[in-house]
Amino acid sequence: MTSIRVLVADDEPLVRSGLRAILESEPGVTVVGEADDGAAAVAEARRTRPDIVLMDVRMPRVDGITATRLLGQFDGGGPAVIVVTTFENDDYVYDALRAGARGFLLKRAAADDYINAIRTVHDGESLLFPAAIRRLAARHAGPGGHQLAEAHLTERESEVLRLVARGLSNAEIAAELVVGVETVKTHVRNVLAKLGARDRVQAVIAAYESGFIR
Amino acid sequence: MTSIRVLVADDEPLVRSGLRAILESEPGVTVVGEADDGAAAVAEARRTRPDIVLMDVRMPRVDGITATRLLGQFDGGGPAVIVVTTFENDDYVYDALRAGARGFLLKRAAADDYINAIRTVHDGESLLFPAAIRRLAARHAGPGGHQLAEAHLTERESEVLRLVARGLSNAEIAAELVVGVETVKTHVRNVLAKLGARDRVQAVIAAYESGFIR
DNA sequence: CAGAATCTCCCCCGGCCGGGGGAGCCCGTT
DNA sequence: AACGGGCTCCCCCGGCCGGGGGAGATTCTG
Repeated sequence: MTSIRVLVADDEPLVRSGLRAILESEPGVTVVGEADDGAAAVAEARRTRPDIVLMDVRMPRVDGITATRLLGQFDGGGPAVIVVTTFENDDYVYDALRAGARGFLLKRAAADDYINAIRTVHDGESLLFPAAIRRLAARHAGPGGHQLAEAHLTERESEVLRLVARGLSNAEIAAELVVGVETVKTHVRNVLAKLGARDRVQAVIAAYESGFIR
Repeated sequence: MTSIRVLVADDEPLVRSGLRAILESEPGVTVVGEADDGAAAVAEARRTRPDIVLMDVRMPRVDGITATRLLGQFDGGGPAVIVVTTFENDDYVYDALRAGARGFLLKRAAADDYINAIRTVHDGESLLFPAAIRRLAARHAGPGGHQLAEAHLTERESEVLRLVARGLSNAEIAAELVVGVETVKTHVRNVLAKLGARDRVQAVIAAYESGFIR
């Protein structure tokens, strides 16, 4: 099998080398190029034909959003773009979605998160957005937007999430469903993973913002 | 100062004596009577003229909701009713509100909660509903219902709650507000107390259901 | 001036939570 | 029969959370 070709676009050299280090250490992933602004990213993409572009939002001259839109005009659709953003740069989210981004990553994400995101997007699935990000996206998109259904929770997991979103503890959920606490913990763990949530609070937020609740 | 006169209405003698024990141990609170169903509660209230009635929802013959409504027809408005319910009896909540209940308590509440609830209601303020209860009430009442404002959070506490409802950890909130983690913990602790929430999950739920968020 | 309220920070500590494993069972599909 | 997905339960463990105290500084107000 061939390696997943990744292009890294960020204006800070330190970030670029950091990402390169993370990605190169992973078998099956190759960094085929770097770019320090949006224009360079487009040029590099045209040259190196990556599968995926890790795109920083804030870059001098041509920003990441614009670059993402430009990449979408490639013949064949161009590479899949994963937008990398900080928690602060909230407003860009919806714009990035409209520009055709396939996923989001928080800059402070762990190395594994980057790897998983790249693999997920490369497999053709839509990336599970971090809960905090999805919240913002849903706000802008308005009702009828993204459903939590994308996360394809199982029936049991949905049931558990519903109870979590009612403020029940794991022990209480276990009593409610008449199963062991360990079982509940397993379900919760899976739900968190599927939603890209760090803890049950973020899961509840995602549930509300996506319309899963109500 | 005179003592707060309380009437206890519950069909289980064990619960009645338990409540009596809790309340009688508190100076300034006097249990002036007991009743084992709604009809008896109304009769006892007419006779003993309590300030407050602790009313169980489920009682034989005349239930607590009906009794609450009947008490509201007293001359002078009658006593303030605090409805005592379990987490399971969800559907009664809105009915109880409409019947004129002044507050809610979960049966599993701590002794202090009972005392505080009685004092709060007696002081004329509306009782802070437990988050889980308020959630249900808001659902039935629809938009434009109860505001979280009743909880009179301070400015800082509101700010903290907003960040909690964004899924941030205490450490992250501290960084965001440029204060110490211990400070954040204090604020969070106060918010939880004021909202009647057990943990930040329940606080977030209350924030959403009350319209504090969005 | 003396409270009251608010914001800030501190210590201690038990408990729930979340992550990482593993494993058996049932059932529908291949 | 073999496989995979879903549900169930188990162990270990570090870390954040929440509760209970206390305490100093500032500001506003009676």
